[in-house]
Amino acid sequence: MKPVNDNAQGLLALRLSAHLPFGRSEHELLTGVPWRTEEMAARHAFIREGDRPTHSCLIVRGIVVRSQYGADGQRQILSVHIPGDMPDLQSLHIRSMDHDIETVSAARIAFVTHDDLRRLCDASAHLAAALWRESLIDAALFRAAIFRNAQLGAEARLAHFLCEMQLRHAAVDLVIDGGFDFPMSQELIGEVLGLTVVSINKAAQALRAQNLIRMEKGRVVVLDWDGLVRFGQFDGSFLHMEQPQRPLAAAS
Amino acid sequence: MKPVNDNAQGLLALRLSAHLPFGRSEHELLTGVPWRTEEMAARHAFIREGDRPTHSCLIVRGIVVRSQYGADGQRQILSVHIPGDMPDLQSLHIRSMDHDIETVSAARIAFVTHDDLRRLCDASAHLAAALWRESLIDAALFRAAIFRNAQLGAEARLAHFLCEMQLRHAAVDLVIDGGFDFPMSQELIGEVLGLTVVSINKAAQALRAQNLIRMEKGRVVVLDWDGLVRFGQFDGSFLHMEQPQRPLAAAS
DNA sequence: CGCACCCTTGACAATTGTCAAAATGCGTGG
DNA sequence: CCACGCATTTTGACAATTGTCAAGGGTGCG
Repeated sequence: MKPVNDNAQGLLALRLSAHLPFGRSEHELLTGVPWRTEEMAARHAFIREGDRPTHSCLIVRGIVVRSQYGADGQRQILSVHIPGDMPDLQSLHIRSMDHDIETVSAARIAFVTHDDLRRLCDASAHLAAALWRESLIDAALFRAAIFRNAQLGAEARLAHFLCEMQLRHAAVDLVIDGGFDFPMSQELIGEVLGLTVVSINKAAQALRAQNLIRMEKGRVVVLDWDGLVRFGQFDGSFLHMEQPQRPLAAAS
Repeated sequence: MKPVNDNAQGLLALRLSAHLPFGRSEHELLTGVPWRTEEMAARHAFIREGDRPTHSCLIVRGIVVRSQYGADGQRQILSVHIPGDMPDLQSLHIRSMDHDIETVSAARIAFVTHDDLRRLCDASAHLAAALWRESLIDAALFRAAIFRNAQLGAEARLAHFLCEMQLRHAAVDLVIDGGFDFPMSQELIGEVLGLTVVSINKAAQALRAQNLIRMEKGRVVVLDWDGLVRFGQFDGSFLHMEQPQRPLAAAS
């Protein structure tokens, strides 16, 4: 297991080829695309509702969230994105953004122009399908969120969310010693799960009390994967990974 | 305003060309695809979690919902689909279904093979993009549902949902006399909004009391579009229609 | 040192769920 | 045509969950 690739081409190629392994020509097309990488501060909304982006982005390092605002300013976080994700692929085919995208922690984000992506898709229906698939997985995350927020109580909701995070981090080799770095405050997690800080805090304590997780500032460790899965009624199949439904758990 | 097209090719061509108008060759490709149409009874789950479909479907008549089940059998409806929608386009690129698709009312559903769709996409990157776009709109509906269910109280939630339904029905000319046929029971609406029948019932009464809607069995009429929009904090831009953000309201 | 920011805790309020039962409407068969 | 049964809508009393408000404590950083 090498450390995670922190170069945009590599990350993307790895990701796309995971499900539809492709040939040399596609690989060359992919690595030929120019990326512009940018370092960003925490809490920076770099795409806003109403924007008409000309680029899509790929997260290389850090955490990024999509959010939508209500009439009286309440924020709902629609999804949480980690390295390897392309959270605004949709802007390739939908002109205008219907939500914001912003960093949580400091982050490194790579940008590619829509024109380049379109060239890629025109040149290879195979690559187009792979990118399309990525956007479909994104939709699957949304479905899971709808289920979670509507059907689970506060504690199970948090458990479900942490299961998802653990699995997605594992998929990009970001699970180390049974856990992952996670710079979201409880307040932010509340905005993901549709709960207040207070409820998140109590839920977190409940999960800790049952020895399911450890949750310190900036880091989450899953102590009992099976238990957490059961508790959160988590069924990871919506992530549609070929791989290890089960993250190499076991904390020290 | 003609009556809605009830032929699959026509519906799809209309839908796809709305945003990316395309040429004669694409039109021919599209109309060359063979569809198999099927009449279905109400409450029939014709695609199930775990299935690996070889076809995608288009709703010609009737209402269809996606649903996912929790550990103890509770159902969450993830989205509601009306004529013109292709609710399982994703199965084209994601092998295994992570949810069920079932009819609410009796429905006419048209099926097309994945192979045919893939041929279409290979033949025209333009058509591929149009189909991709459809799946992205689907994702936008999910986002709206996440926002709605987490941020709005019961009454506003119902208002928001009805706004969405009105607009989507309007987009396929299914708004007649200011309303649309809607065979979902309050129980089912509850499963969409993450509320119980009791809450839906009370919310419906509240909206009726304010003269925002009429809601009889099998039919919804929007009496005061602007009021309903305000009440439900509804912003229809997530539907990404070019057209009339405002459905030809006005009931008799 | 002091200021943010975050986590934690407690008392109380508000919303929604649960349970139960009555009322309404619709289709079917007698 | 009417009666019956079934699904759906409606209502009310009560319980449970979560939100709100407020305050205290910890930690890191300038």
